Amino acid sequence: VSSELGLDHHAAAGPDRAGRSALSREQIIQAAIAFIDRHGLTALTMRRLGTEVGVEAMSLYRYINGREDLLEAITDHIVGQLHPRPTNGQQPAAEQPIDGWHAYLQRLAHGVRAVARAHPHIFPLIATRHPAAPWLRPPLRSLRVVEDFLATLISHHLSDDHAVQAYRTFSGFLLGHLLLEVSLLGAQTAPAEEPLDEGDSNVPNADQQLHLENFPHIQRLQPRLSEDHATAEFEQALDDLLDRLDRLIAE
Amino acid sequence: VSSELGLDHHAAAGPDRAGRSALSREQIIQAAIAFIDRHGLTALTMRRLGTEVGVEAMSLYRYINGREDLLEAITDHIVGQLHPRPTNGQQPAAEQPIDGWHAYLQRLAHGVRAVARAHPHIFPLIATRHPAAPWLRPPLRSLRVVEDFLATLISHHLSDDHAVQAYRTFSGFLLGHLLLEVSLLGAQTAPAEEPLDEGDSNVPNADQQLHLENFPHIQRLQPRLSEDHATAEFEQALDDLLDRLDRLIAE
DNA sequence: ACCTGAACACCGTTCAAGT
DNA sequence: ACCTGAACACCGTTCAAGT
Repeated sequence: VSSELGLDHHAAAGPDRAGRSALSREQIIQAAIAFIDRHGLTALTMRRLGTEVGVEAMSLYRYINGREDLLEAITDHIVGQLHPRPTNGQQPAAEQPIDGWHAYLQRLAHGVRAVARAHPHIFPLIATRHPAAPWLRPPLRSLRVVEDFLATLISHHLSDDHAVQAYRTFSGFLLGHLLLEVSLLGAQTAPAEEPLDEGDSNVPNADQQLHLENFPHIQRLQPRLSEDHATAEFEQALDDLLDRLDRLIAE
Repeated sequence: VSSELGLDHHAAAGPDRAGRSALSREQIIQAAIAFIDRHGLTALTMRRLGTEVGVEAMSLYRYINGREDLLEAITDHIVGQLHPRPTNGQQPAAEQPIDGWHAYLQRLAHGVRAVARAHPHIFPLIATRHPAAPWLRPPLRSLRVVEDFLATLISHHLSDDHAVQAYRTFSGFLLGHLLLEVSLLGAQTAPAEEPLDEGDSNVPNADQQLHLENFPHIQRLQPRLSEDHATAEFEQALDDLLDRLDRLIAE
């Protein structure tokens, strides 16, 4: 009846009378991200995502070209949160060229790390080749960020070769370190993992004599080996990396 | 009838008259590894693995406690190929204590890297917490290797604290670097990935104006950005790491 | 225009049944 | 002792059909 009155029957967005807003690609992607953050990548299923947004799974295919496309969209969304330079709405463009590329790399590294820790289950997708530049090594899915990286270093008088080598070294360090850090964070939430059966099974679970008493050093140093110094190590490694880059472009 | 004659009706292993040897846990694990190396982790399915070894999927459950158990067995198998010190069957125990821990770490690093490159799809499982020592950070699944690492460094007069810190730094570097290197290698073989549809879809594939012409530096430097220097970078980073460790224990 | 039911070809896993 | 058929509860994805 409302269509007879000329009302916007085909409104693009906006809540229906049940209170939840109309389905949209954007909404689906955000729901998927929230779901992965809570339950891990493998738990994300088209059917579960459907019920999450209040719809049957098949309806998602109006907005998304299948699971692969969804993951790509999620990656782009996450990577879109990266801003190589601070949002220049805050201050006028005073330090726009940035005082030295050290500060730039420092800021970029911390930005990427923040994204990684916010979405540990999703981050591995960021170390994935971009469809428009699959040859990029190491693969950092944000071409925006890579372009800005190169432009910044070159604007600071680095040669093309040095800029490329700096990209290689920097992104290699960053992705490697964060991939490991994130795999630790992710292991907490993800699947059930170990069935932790203790030998009463009929299956010869390999003659695993590997209870801790066989590894005296590990056992003795357990307290120290279980400390988590992720942040300190990251800062330390980042500093070392910047030193290495200094030496690189000086030679 | 053969059982009446007292023949070994229940022979533990050995080919049946069809030519392929009788099923065993070991055989299943090796088939699984070969399959993963060829088709990737996600392609490994209980049913496919069954047909691979010439049996229905359900039969595998006589030997393996489900998919999770299988992956754990695979990891242990791969990790078992690591030998921190050279197999001392070659030479008599002449240089057994090894001439300095630099050489030891060098050898260990190359050994782990060789395993990683041989099984890029499986390697990520090695950066996973061990059931007997889930608190180990970073998580290197071979407690044998970790124990040997600590014992060696301590036998070379490093303090407990320095040994632990060396483990943290060394395994962090190693796992991080190889996780990234392996994700590059794995991306080749794995799933289909990108459906690479080019805009003719009815789904708004996000207004992605990200064809290469928008990233002039990337485009211009493409040849250099696509070079693969994995080995050279690994050696370089390893040398730098050893220097860092030297400075660490000197302070 | 948007959603769904039913269907298809797959999963992992269990269990009673075959030999 | 070892393997299998049938079954169950799940997957992703397609398509004709509903409103």
